[in-house]
Amino acid sequence: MTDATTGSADGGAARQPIWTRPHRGTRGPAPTHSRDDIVTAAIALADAEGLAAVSMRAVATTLGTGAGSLYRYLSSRDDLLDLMTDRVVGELRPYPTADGDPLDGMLRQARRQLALYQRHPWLLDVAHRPSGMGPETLAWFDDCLRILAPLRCPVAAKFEAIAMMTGVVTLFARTAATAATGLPALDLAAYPHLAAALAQPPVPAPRADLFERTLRSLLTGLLAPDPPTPT
Amino acid sequence: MTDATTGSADGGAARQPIWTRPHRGTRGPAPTHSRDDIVTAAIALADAEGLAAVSMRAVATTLGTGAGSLYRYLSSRDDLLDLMTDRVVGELRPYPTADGDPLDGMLRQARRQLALYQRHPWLLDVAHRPSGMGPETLAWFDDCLRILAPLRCPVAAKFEAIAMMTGVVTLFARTAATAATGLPALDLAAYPHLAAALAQPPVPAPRADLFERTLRSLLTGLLAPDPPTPT
DNA sequence: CAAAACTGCGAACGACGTTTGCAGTTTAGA
DNA sequence: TCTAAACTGCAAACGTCGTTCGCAGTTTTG
Repeated sequence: MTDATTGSADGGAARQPIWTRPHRGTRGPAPTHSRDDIVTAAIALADAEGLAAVSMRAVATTLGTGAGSLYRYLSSRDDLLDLMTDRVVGELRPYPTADGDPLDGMLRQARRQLALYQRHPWLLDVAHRPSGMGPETLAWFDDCLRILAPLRCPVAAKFEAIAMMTGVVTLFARTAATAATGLPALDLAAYPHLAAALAQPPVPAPRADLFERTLRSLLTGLLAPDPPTPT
Repeated sequence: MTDATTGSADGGAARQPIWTRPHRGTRGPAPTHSRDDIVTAAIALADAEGLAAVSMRAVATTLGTGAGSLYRYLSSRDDLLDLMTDRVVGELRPYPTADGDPLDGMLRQARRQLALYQRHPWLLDVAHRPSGMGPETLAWFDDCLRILAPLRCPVAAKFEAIAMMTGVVTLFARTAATAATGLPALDLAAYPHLAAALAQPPVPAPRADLFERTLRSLLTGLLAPDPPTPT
């Protein structure tokens, strides 16, 4: 048997990432489905019922086929997750040719990123896998670098700033998703400061501009034109 | 059959968190193992081979028993993960009675937290579940509030700051763990700014003090005594 | 001393990701 | 044109997982 996702001319080389693997060869009947079909169905499932509902069997059932058939198009579930991620990152397009303060531009990126995470909460469960970035993710990264281009600071600092910004966005997306998972039913006698803090206000409502302020202070600190390195 | 982890006098009430559930009743033979034994074995397994290696069967085998037997002590694998997490959070003790700048105190907490994440990398895979905080986690939280006590700012701001600090620590722990997962084998022609950035320095080595600077700017911004709210 | 409440244990259940074998279909090359 | 290679879908199976269940034995309760 052969596997369409392995790549025809690939003997024993290391597994290539899904992005560069060909869809199929030239022979044989026309496939009933496509990678894009499968990814679309999987995303719909994840949006509706969470990432745990995205099982090979469930996706296949949505498409009216069997679980094993999906392996004609993908080589693993991780591949599917990679494709799903990159697909929805594509929703961050179009990238407006913003001319203005780089910091404002980055905040715009962050806001759109946060909206994306709220539109597809399963991204939080998928983002932390050490997987190669797909073309859309690379394009987004590239756009961030374009925004930061006017800044005269080390490239390493820009990479760090983008990574940290994405991280902070996921933090906000996560705390927004699991808002107030509940304080414990333990007795608070052992935690005096916590008890005092909880007795004070009825609800610790987050301030509205926290997102912007956090990111602004973070990026300002990371993108200083000259690393301070004192002494 | 009965289940020791359900709680004897619990009829149909909602499932209590593991922390408040009794270990066992008074009748019957003395148990061969204990919750602590199981947690210790599971942590050792996770430290050595990662969280994926912590299966009920593997933990049970380590203890010389069968997978089903663990359910005499725990009601689910999630319970085990909760217990593991809280146990290692206990390694953050003792909390020194530091008298000094609250910001310095928080940075100290962050450093110890980062060290904990590097000692138990599987914490990164377990931390983002919406699960109740255990007693050790609550104690740590309480200590953060103690450190922040001298600050005269809204309690909500303190909660936010602690949460964000923890989040940033996980970000650094994660990027340190998956350091340089590799740039893609795609052609970079479609990403001009990325290509330009990569052509510039051979290696984008992170600056050493990034952790401290990031947290300092973040906490300073979040813990301002008066929210700036302009206009 | 019987009943209740516990113990360990092994088998089983259902779901999962993935592999495999097979029958049928399309193309490539002689 | 015809054979062989390369593909197609599909159902069954494999191994692993978390979890449940039933049973035999042990200890406490009243």
